[in-house]
Amino acid sequence: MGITERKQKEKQEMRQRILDGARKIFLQNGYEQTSMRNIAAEISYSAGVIYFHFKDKGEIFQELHKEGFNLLLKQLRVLDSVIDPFERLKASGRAFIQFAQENKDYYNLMFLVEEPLKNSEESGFQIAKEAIKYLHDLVLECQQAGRFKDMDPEYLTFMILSATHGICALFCKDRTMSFEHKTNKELMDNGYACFVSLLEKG
Amino acid sequence: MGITERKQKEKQEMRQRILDGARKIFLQNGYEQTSMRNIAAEISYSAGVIYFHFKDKGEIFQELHKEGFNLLLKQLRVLDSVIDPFERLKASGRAFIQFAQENKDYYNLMFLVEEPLKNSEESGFQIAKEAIKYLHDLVLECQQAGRFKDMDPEYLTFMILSATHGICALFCKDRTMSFEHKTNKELMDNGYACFVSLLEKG
DNA sequence: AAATGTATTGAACAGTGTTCAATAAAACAA
DNA sequence: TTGTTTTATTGAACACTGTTCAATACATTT
Repeated sequence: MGITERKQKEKQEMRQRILDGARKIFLQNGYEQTSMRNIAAEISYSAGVIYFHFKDKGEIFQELHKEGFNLLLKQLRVLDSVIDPFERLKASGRAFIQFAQENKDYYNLMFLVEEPLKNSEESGFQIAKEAIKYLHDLVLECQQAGRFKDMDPEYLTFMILSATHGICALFCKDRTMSFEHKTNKELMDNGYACFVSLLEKG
Repeated sequence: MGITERKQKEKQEMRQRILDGARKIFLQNGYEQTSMRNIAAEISYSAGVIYFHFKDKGEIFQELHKEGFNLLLKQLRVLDSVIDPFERLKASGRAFIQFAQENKDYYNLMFLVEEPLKNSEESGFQIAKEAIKYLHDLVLECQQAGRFKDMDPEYLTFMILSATHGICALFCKDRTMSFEHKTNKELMDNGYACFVSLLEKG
């Protein structure tokens, strides 16, 4: 079965080619401003063929959504070497914010676009749950180490994510100009440091 | 000049009529899913006439954006009667979150849509700055009352807004389902309470 | 060489924001 | 009352969007 095998590989390659084109345009112009014809032109195919390989624009979105989470999780896993859970928690937040700074459009795709979550309970949703679990486990470890006593770990996890996400969301949707600051990076980093100093007292 | 006066009033009324139709559809279907033809149909006019009264879709957006901030500021001003600044700060956050819960689509317009901020330095941007100033002054008052010693008020303001906004942003973009909770309201309220308990230690 | 299945195209559909000539309506001038 | 100018409104058109689908080209199997 050498031929059907190659066929499958070619099909997979075409899927990847579309995804590569889509990623480029998506991350250049944002989700809404990217058209199927743009993607098709980028890879020098007709627009119609995309629908042979993907159900619709939403499925391409989901794929890149997943990609983004894998990239984020990869960057977070580097911190596994940090032994103290609270130190790892603090560093994870910094890494999270850095991810948003360096991958603004991935971040938009992952956390700020409406689209995807109608057909939830799916794989593209599963990876997000995995990322939350990462944070949740970290919080539990901190509590086992004596931190955050008498706090509900579920709500605490949600709150920590919210605070960090809030910083990134204001940045990604250009809502930082009401603050007097030199650079966005400075505002975000110092804002997060401010949050960390609160955490340290808890 | 009775006639030109009435004319002006009629023009203003037409502007308002368009705005009312736009608000209804915007807050029903969201910004991107609302078309000029939808708005026109809602008020039983042709689509073209909107462009006689508004530059483009973005200007309508800006108007509703401003409306949203006025509504928010009105709800916040109720808390002026709370004397203790820290209590007022905590209540402001609760009011902010409640506003997001009850006006999800206004909130989206105000904090989560790309559109408007290209032509910044304008009135639609000014009102946002006013809201930030409200929070900033509150933070300064807290510091004068002995709270948040040795913290930069600028970054602290940004952080508090971020944390609160993060809660609302996750809610408004339907990113709460990774958490095990009964209702969104419960998750948000308890998440915010969690943040407040941190603030109290600072 | 013929038949089958798979991949690709390009036209078409119904929708979008926006523009603009034509027109209707109202206000002003004679 | 006429005619003229301003102002408001329409509806057609343009270039775009996501998506579907008959026609077609290609590769593989018979």
